[in-house]
Amino acid sequence: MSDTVKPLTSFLIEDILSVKDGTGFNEKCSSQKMERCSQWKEESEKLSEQLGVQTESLDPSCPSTSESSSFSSTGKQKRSRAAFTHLQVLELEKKFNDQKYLSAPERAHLASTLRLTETQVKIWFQNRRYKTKRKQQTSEFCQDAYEAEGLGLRDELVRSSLLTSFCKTYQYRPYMWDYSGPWGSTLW
DNA sequence: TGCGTCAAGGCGTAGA
DNA sequence: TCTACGCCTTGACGCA
Repeated sequence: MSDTVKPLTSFLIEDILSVKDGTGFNEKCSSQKMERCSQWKEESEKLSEQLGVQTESLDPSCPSTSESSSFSSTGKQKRSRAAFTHLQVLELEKKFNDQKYLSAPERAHLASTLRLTETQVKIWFQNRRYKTKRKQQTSEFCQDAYEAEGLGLRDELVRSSLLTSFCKTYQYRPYMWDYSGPWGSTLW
C-alpha cells in the first residue's frame, strides 16, 4: 500500500487551478512543463526543508502524465489521476496515524503545507479510512476462516451465505489479498 | 495484455 | 441547502 513507495509525479495547485479555470491548460502545458520540472524540484526541496524531511526520497519527476488534461478521440476530456509525491503521502500517513478525521482548519493547513488542494486531502483521508476499514474487515474474516478451519468447519463456512455475499462483495477488491491467509487458495 | 493500485467520480445519507 | 461522510465504482497508470 502506502508503504510501497513509487516514484510519483507532482500535482501542483497551479496545474489544478489552470485546469479548473479552463484557460487552455493544454496549450500552456507543454511549454510550461519543462519549466515546472525545475520549479517542482525547487518547491519539493523547500517543502522537505520545511517539513524536516530528507529530499533523497523525493522524486521530482516532472508532471509527466496524469494531471495533464489530454483529450480522447471523442473530444471528451480524459480523467486525470494525480500521483502524490512520496513526501506528500508520508505526511498524510503521519497525520492519519495521529487522527483519522481532520477538521476544516487542519485540512486547510495540511493542504497548504503539502501543496495540495483541500479536496485532495479530504478525498485522500476518505479513501484511506475506507481502505483501512476494508483491510480490517478482511483480516477479521480471515481470522474467522482460520478458526473455522481449526474446528474442521471450513467447508461449511465456504458454503455459508456469509461467504457467498463476501465473495460477491469483494470480487474486485484486490487489497484483500494483503491478508490472504491459509484459505486464500481455497476460495478462488 | 491482464492485473493491482489508487485518486477521483457518483450516489445516498446525516447533521447543522 | 450545503457540506462532509461512507460506500462503491471508474479510469489512468505502472508493472510483470
